[in-house]
Amino acid sequence: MTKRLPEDPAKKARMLTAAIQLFAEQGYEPTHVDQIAQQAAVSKGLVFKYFTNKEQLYLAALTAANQQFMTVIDRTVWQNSADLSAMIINATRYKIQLQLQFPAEFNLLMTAFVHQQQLPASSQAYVQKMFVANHDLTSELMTPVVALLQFKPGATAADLLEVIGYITNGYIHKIQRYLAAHPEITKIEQMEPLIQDLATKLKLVESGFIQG
Amino acid sequence: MTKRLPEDPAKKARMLTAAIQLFAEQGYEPTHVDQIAQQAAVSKGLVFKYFTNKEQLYLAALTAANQQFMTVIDRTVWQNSADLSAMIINATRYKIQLQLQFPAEFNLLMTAFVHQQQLPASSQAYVQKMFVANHDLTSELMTPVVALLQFKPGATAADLLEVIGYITNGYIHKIQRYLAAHPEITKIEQMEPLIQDLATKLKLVESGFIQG
Amino acid sequence: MTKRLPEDPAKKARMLTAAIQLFAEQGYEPTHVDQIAQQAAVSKGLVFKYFTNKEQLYLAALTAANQQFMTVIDRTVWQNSADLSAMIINATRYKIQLQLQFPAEFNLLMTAFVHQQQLPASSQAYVQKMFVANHDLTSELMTPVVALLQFKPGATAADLLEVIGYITNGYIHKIQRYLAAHPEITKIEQMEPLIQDLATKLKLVESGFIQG
Amino acid sequence: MTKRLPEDPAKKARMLTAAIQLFAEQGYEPTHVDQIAQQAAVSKGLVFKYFTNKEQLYLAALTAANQQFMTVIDRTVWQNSADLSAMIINATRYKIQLQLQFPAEFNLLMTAFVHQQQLPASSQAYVQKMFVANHDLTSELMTPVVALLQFKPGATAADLLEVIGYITNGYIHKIQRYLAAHPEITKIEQMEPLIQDLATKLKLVESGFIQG
DNA sequence: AATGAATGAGCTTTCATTCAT
DNA sequence: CATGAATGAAAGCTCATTCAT
Repeated sequence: MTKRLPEDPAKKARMLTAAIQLFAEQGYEPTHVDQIAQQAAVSKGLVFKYFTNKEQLYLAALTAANQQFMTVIDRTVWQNSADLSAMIINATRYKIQLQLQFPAEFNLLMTAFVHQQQLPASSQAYVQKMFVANHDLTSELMTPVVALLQFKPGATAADLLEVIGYITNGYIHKIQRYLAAHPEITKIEQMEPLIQDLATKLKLVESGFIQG
Repeated sequence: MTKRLPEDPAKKARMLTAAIQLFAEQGYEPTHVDQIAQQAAVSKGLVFKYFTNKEQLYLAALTAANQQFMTVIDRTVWQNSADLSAMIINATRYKIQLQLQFPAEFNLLMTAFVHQQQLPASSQAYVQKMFVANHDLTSELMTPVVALLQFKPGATAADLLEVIGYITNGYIHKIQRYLAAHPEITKIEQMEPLIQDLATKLKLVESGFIQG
Repeated sequence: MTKRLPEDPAKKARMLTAAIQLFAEQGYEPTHVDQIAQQAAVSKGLVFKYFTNKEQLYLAALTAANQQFMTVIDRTVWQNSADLSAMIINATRYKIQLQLQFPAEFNLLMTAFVHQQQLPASSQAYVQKMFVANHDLTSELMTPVVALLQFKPGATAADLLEVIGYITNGYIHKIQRYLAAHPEITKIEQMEPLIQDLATKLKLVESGFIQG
Repeated sequence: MTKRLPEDPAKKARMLTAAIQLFAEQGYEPTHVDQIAQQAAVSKGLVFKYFTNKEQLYLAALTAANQQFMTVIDRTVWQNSADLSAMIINATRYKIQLQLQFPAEFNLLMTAFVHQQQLPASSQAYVQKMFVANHDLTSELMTPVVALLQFKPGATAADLLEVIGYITNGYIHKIQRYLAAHPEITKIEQMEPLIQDLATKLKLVESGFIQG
């Protein structure tokens, strides 16, 4: 009944899952196609049949991880927030959720940027494009909320977005390291203190740290 | 009187310089010991005699790059600053200077963090330690200046330092990308606009972006 | 009445045709069973079902090509010739005709001899036998005509046959190269100059090149 | 004392000898670089260091075999012959000598022509050129002797050269097969009957097989 | 009977490491 | 001490062959 398809989606998924995990854990070069095949419980040959070569497999893993987030992503998290702080907190909480849910995908995307230099130029462009698109999406989602703010003279929405970008980016890395060091954490609630800490800091960035 | 060292310091230095440059440019795996030996104008055998294996060589290059900055570093840049903004600007200007002066060392240290995962656990710890030490140094240098500030209730020096850390870190990456894209830039003056932009942003972080 | 054969003759024929063509064009190793199956519009599995393995397929292709000529061959071409020259010309013209009609089969047989060494000893013997049989047939066909000649003292029919064999063999290769280089040639008439040239040469061999 | 050279001529020679022998015996594809390395008593890696890749190794083997004959070749064999028959016999005797002395080189060159189709186009051109050069040399050597002959009307030197070419070529193959089947033959004298047979045939070609 | 997805042995090639000189 | 020729384990990839469907 289950006709064998030219590409078995279950197998392809297993390969991608294995690729995502191993590339994320070990990086591009130290990960061997053999390993991925073994972890996916398929033969080496099949990996090459489905993905042509190691580089394409890496790119496919990256795309799959990205797609994963793109399909899962809940824009309302950004859109239904009362103010900037609430939005960032929602977004961060959401990102942590994703990180808990899809840790390998998350890690792969986080490290992909630096592995670029090890890929052929053509693939680098592809990775680059993906990251730009992601960044654009985030900006697009945040823009309407920031637009409502009353900025001090000399301050602009763009400035604030850039600064917030640096902070959240740094914070996401912090959280990632934290989660890597505490594998027992499985629920978003356990991360609430960190989230609140970020909230406080962002609030202070909005209103200023310094008296007077 | 001085015991003749079995190691030729000039050759060792050349090896490290070559290693720093090539590891920085290409990453760990794609850099071959052959290349390093050739660029250092020594034999491959000598590289292994001095550094045991490729991994140790990488670690030595990292340490050397770090040392380079540690020796060169001018603490007065941090200490002789009137206020926080001035200090950060001075520090950033100084970092850009270093980046222009020692681009390979700078890039190596910037990418080292992500190459960690490709090293054996023992080496990872070493790299980790180096980064922590660096971070601690920066904090130590900044602490006295931040201590003078009058913080709003709920805000702490540690909070501000952390936030500033994220921002400067993000900004350093931005500058690095900028410099990589504009190799014609050789003087710190040409980077002044970016530095001023960072200053503005940090000022706004101190006092707040939002009206009221 | 006629037992239903488990083998579909049409499919088998397609496989053999494809095998003949591809083996002739590319040689044994560079030709993949995949290609043959695809060109024959059957599945790879069927190829193995019908021919056991690649080597047997090659042998079958060879046999089929040989059979092709054996069935088609018109003995009257040899038998109804007035004299030796006429016979050789008739035979050569006939061979060119076959070459134009069945180029793949022709090329396969021409190259088979040298591909022998790449086959297991048992198959080599088979190929060898086929070539000997072919040679014997040619001799057999020529013998009655040569028997009528009046040989000089010291000359024998066998000598002449052998010499003619070398010449026609060399000439067939020449023609094959010529046809490969001129794919626009499709009619025997276009080859007439070469045939006449061969005739002249054979005539000279019979009567001698040298004055006196 | 024996300084290790960047290319050890003894090793290189061993590799080439092994390559020549194995490529000659087995053909291009069925010969594995592993085998050649083993037979040459060097590591696989060294073969690639010296010859870049398998194809280059094949070409090097071919060139070496060709060179072997070119350096060894004794033109006087052709030049100091009283008449055509004597020349051909001398040349053939000489070729058999070479074949006995360098059987692998001889076989490699004999089979190279047909292995062409298995090589990349660029290498095909190289092989082609080598064969043309060889053919040209033979023609050049024979021309002066043939020029002295008195040809019958309708016969030309070129015709005779071509015919002789076919015959000697066919005969060389015959001899090669004979030697392959009789490995106990090591001296040229043992081949004398075949040589005399060829002489007889060529004489008959000159003067004609047929009475009147 | 027919398919073609799946397998894995085996190939070429690379490069960290060794060691004779 | 210094060299770089030599090594061979291990990588990516191919393709004849198998076998579940």
